[in-house]
Amino acid sequence: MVCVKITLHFQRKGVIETTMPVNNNVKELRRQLQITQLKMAEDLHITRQTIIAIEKNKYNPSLELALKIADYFHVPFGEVFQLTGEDES
Amino acid sequence: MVCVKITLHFQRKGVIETTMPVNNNVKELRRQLQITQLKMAEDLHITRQTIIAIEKNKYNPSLELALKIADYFHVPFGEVFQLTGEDES
DNA sequence: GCAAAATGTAAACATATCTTTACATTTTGG
DNA sequence: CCAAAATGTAAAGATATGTTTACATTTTGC
Repeated sequence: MVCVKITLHFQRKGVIETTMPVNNNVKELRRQLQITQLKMAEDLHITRQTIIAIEKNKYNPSLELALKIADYFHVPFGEVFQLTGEDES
Repeated sequence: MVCVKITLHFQRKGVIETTMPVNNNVKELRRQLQITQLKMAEDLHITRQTIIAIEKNKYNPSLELALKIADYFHVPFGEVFQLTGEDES
């Protein structure tokens, strides 16, 4: 037996800027390394849209992607991602 | 105008054990502190199901929850979550 | 100042994360 | 041993994350 769900979704609106509980320094770190969004996306095997969304705080990366990003920049995790209201200790 | 999507979803089967690219030490750290799943869930304002799913590697926590969990245990992020094939340096 | 490169917007689609509810099984302590 | 506590399974619903495609706008370099 195959089980199926049917859902109605209201679409994410590009305009909405939600205040994220997670800060990230992806844009700054990427610029320090003089890397374009396109190159970074290709290196990480994701799309440029995902980089944009993260840099513009449309949404947070998954845990897996976040770990790969910190690795990519060769910095400790806390230097890239922090809960808002926290220092990177 | 309201935009709506209709999707068919194949449901996640509880049985399936996907090999996650992310390791976590939530169960070990929780046990070291002698904390039950229920107390931890309440403290973090999530459900016990979510704790179970993470401990049993059904799925990874979101980045936000992962950061909160590391905070909760008072340990560096890398001591709780690592990419598979990586040490916690 | 112009073309190319880089960055941004939009929207639909696909999948992953998290909740809720309801039981079932295992572990713990008296 | 037995009840209570802790842990586990299951499944459907809701929302967040990530991809794809197609353009629009801004920045860079010559």
